[in-house]
Amino acid sequence: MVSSTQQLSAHKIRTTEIRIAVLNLFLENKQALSKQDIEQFLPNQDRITLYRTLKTFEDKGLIHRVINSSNILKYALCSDSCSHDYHNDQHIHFECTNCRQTTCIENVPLPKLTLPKEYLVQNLELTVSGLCKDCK
Amino acid sequence: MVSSTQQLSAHKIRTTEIRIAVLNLFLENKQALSKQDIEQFLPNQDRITLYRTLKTFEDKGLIHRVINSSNILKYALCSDSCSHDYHNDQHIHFECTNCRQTTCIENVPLPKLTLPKEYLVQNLELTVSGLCKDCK
DNA sequence: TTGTATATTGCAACGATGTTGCAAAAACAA
DNA sequence: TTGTTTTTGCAACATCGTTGCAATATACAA
Repeated sequence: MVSSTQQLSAHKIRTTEIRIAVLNLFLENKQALSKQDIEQFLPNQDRITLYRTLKTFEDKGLIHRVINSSNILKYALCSDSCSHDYHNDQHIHFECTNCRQTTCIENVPLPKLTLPKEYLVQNLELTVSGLCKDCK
Repeated sequence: MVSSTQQLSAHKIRTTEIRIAVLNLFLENKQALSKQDIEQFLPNQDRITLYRTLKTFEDKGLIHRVINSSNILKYALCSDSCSHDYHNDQHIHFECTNCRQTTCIENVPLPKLTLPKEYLVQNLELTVSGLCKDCK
């Protein structure tokens, strides 16, 4: 079990109060979190500091963006293999249309795709929506 | 060939100047367009009216959202089968990481996916990024 | 432990954007 | 053409992304 402090150090991020708190939120929730979600969990935090915290985490390969059709930006923890110079988040995201909870699905491989020759494929972003276990 | 005026009527949208202009933009470009893109093509248009135009088009099944990881909301023309009560935009989106142009790929079927039983899949959103013909 | 170099925070400030209300103008149907 | 309904353009407000800057906190070497 790696502590949030150790995880920050491993990504060369200075440990500060808010960074530990935000990282712990991600570790505890295992869900993609929007800025609003985080603000609810951590009231009285400066919104600009939170903005910069998430930006730092993203730059350093600690979290990645999760996009959805409602255009609310969420973030989720990266796999351990991500770093500041390489993101490696090849997995499906699932968003429940009812409760809006969004999770990373790690154990289903991304499908192989063959596009017409004129396209050079570099990355796939696959978001599946539907009902989660609790809402079905 | 269906005119933009006819297309608006078919979706029960009143034909006004800005609506015809915006719809023509989509018909001519065959690209997904952001609000900023449209404002460049149509300067001196009231931004609120444009906002409501896009909202109306989306509600009535004329355009659909195209999401990408940079979190810039774009819209693209729907297939003819979309209407105000049913969107049917099952296709891949391709975004060029260089020129940022985003297109709908109509002739490649969406892959079949099998998720763990606890998920009820309703919709797939697949965005492929890479290099387009011109940027390769 | 203490001092210092470096990074982070919190605040002000600004622009961009989403959204609603409302009166004037435009589109539609008879 | 006339009356009804919708749309537009503007004001207004909230929210959010972003940057600069001074005060504060962290990391590390001595």
